[in-house]
Amino acid sequence: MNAPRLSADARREQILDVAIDVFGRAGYFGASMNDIAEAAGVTKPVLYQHFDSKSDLYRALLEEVGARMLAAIAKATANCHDGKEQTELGFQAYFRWVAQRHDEFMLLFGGSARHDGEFSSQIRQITDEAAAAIAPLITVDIDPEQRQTLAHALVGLAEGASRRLVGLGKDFDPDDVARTVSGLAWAGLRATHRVNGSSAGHPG
Amino acid sequence: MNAPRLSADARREQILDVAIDVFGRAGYFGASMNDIAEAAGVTKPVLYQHFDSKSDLYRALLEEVGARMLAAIAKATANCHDGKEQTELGFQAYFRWVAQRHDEFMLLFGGSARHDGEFSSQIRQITDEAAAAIAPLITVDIDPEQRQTLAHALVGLAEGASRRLVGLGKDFDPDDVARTVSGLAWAGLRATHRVNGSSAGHPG
DNA sequence: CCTCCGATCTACTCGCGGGTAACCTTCATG
DNA sequence: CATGAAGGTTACCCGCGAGTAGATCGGAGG
Repeated sequence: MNAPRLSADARREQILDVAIDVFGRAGYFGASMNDIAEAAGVTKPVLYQHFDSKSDLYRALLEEVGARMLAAIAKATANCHDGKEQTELGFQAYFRWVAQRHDEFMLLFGGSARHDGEFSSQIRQITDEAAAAIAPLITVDIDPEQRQTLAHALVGLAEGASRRLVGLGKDFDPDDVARTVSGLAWAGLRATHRVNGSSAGHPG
Repeated sequence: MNAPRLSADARREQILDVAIDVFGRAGYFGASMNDIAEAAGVTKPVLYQHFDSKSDLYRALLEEVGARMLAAIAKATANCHDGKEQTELGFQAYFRWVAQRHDEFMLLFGGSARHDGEFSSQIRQITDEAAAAIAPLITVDIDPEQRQTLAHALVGLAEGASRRLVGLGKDFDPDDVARTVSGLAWAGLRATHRVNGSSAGHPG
């Protein structure tokens, strides 16, 4: 009555979908394979036909979700003219993603993955990539290490705002939030340019 | 041979100390009570003489560590004259705490606690308090909800920077980092004042 | 209608880890 | 040197959840 016998590929996709939700809510350790199977309307062995292990499934999820988020940001900032626009559109794309995919946000940044060495490197890879997109907006006069740290700080900026908004439970206007947060971020980024005064010369 | 029979109070303190380290490294689920007992040089039942359960122990840790961090920041910013100084000294106290207590940082922000409803509210309480200290630095012209979100974003700013620094493994100069990050933060905070132009009137 | 194959389920194994009952050890004290 | 209380240990119970072996179902092709 529930699962009308899907093809292997379709079942795999469905499991991934459902697992994002379940893991997103309960975390890696809080959700059992049985929970996920039940939520998908099947039984455990079906999961193991598509994924070698619980951690394998989780890895796949992190990869897919991380790629989706980064792609959304990359696409939005693809043809930006200046740093300000890139900052605004980047944050906008990010908060839109959070707003419509609470579960995906929780999966990546809910924290379940952060510890386990196995997953933490995967999460780090994602945040590293996000930071790499931000780093060029910071003055070159600064020590590269500090620049990286600042870039990661700005990733945290978005994460901190999102955590609160998602935690509140109710929906929010991502564009509103993006305007406010990116306003703060861009002002901060420009301040890093004061040293060599390059902030005055932006085109557009 | 190792643990020369401590008094109950001393043992309790030692367990807390050791548990910060073990949980900080492995996370709540990654560390077993046996691990902690072994690290403390005792056996499991001793833990249960001092704490009702694993979660009880963890709760106690979060409380102690959270209070310690907030107290450090509060003390540093107790007699500040203006927002800029408060921002600088607050971040400085925070990054000093991170620099000398990697394990405590990992315990609070490593992510283990973030999911489990039981602990997540405790973590949230801590970040809420930190955000409450930041919120007054943001213009009153903004919607209170947005102000709260911005405050939490700035908490995330510090967290994001710390996560990278701690993740690198090597030591860092907290005052250096604090200068850079608080510079960005303060510039961002001032930008929120542009709306009503109140940024010009600061004393000092 | 048979049959074969892939999707699915029932019904297990098994180890890990939280938690505990009962016993041992050390030492201050009369 | 008895004694008892506080600190500690050994050796266990037990449930949960990851992972699996083997039976069952259901539809496409002969």
